[in-house]
Amino acid sequence: MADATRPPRGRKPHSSGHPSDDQSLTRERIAAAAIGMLDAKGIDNMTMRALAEALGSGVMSLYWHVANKEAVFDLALDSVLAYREPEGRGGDWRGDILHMVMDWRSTMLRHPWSALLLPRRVLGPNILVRLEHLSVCLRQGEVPEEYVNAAIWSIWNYVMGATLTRVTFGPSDEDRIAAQDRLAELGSVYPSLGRSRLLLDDDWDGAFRKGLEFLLDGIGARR
Amino acid sequence: MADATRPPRGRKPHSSGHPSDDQSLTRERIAAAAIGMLDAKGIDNMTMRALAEALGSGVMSLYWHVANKEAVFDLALDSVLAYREPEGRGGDWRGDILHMVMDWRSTMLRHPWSALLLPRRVLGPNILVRLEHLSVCLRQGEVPEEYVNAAIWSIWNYVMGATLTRVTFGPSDEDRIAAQDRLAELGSVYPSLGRSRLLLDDDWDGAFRKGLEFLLDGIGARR
DNA sequence: ACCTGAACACCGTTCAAGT
DNA sequence: ACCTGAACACCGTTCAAGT
Repeated sequence: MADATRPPRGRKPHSSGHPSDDQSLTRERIAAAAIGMLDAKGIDNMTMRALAEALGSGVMSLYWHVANKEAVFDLALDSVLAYREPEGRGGDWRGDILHMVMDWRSTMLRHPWSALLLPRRVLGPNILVRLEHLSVCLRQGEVPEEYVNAAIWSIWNYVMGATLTRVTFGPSDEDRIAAQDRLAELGSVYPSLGRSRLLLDDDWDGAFRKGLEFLLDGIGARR
Repeated sequence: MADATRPPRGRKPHSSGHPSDDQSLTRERIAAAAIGMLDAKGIDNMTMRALAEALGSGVMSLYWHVANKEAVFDLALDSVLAYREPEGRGGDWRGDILHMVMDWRSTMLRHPWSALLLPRRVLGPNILVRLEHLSVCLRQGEVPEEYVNAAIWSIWNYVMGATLTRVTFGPSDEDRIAAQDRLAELGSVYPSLGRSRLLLDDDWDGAFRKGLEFLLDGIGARR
């Protein structure tokens, strides 16, 4: 993927001097407006035209600051994923990972569109900071070198799948009812699923944590 | 004495003669054409107009058989995810799960669009068969009841995240080069990531298996 | 029951032009 | 350097109508 976080034409950061008139378009204003619009209206309603209107500019003005719509997504996505490590990081590699991952998940659930976007356009600097942190913690925990990358990717995969599923499947009442109906006939066709009431279980937070602990246990067992 | 001039236009359920003659639209034909088009041209180029053209019909004819474009996706997705358990299923719960999950992944990688679609539109009958199988295996393995659902979802999440990432991030050379460039500056900003060359590691199959084993180990430890 | 074209209400983006 | 409207090449789907 092209580095869409870089402006298409050279653009100097807002120079000091005169107080910035809040009318002028900047990448920062575009990113902020995009985030607001994505949060409020969802990913499908985030159109370039709507974004321009929210910013009080013509549609095509955006394209001076931004290569295309994907670049807007990248901008919004990256600025939402920032993470700063907490101060008191003692040698507890497992706790540190757990903290970062929990924060990662809740950040994405606060901006549901980010879960849809992240697995499509990887590699923003802020998400790399999280992966770096993961890498450091694993080595601190003395996970053998040959397992470090696999461990990072496994956590990535897990977080990605969990947030995506949570976002698309969880909150809708419509889905809830469909699941109910399905479960009625489920008993005969899917007896084991029916017994555990998998589709009615709505303890998302608990399930997420349990699964993460399966993973960390398996990783920890390699030491 | 049959009317020899009459065109073989009779609509028989199972025509013995000319398969080329069934021009009529069915959900099955629509699903098959959609799968072919998705495989060949990718998800973004699967338009209702193109689909209709491939089927030799008008665009709006599709809407008699199908509610909308999403229904076409659901149809294609479900028919691709079928799974039949292998015959020789001995008491090896771990091996059975591993087999099903590996098949699941390779099926989705054969139809990359399915990885994009599945986490958005859950609950097709064929994918439920896979989840049911998972459920049965876990109980067979005597995983405690309170962990069964979490175990199922954790495997779901893992497979979902892994295939999605593989599909969107993996195959592109463009991405490969971007990762290279990024890694160059990475050494100073992300030392730990740089050391393990995470973004250059292309042993996707190995990483997937390792991660799955972390998970199964963690689950197995609950017994 | 099944199929159709015209038309509507949108998209993202190119382009030539303005300041 | 920054912004703009008009226009292009598309979309999915509604509708009224055909057989």
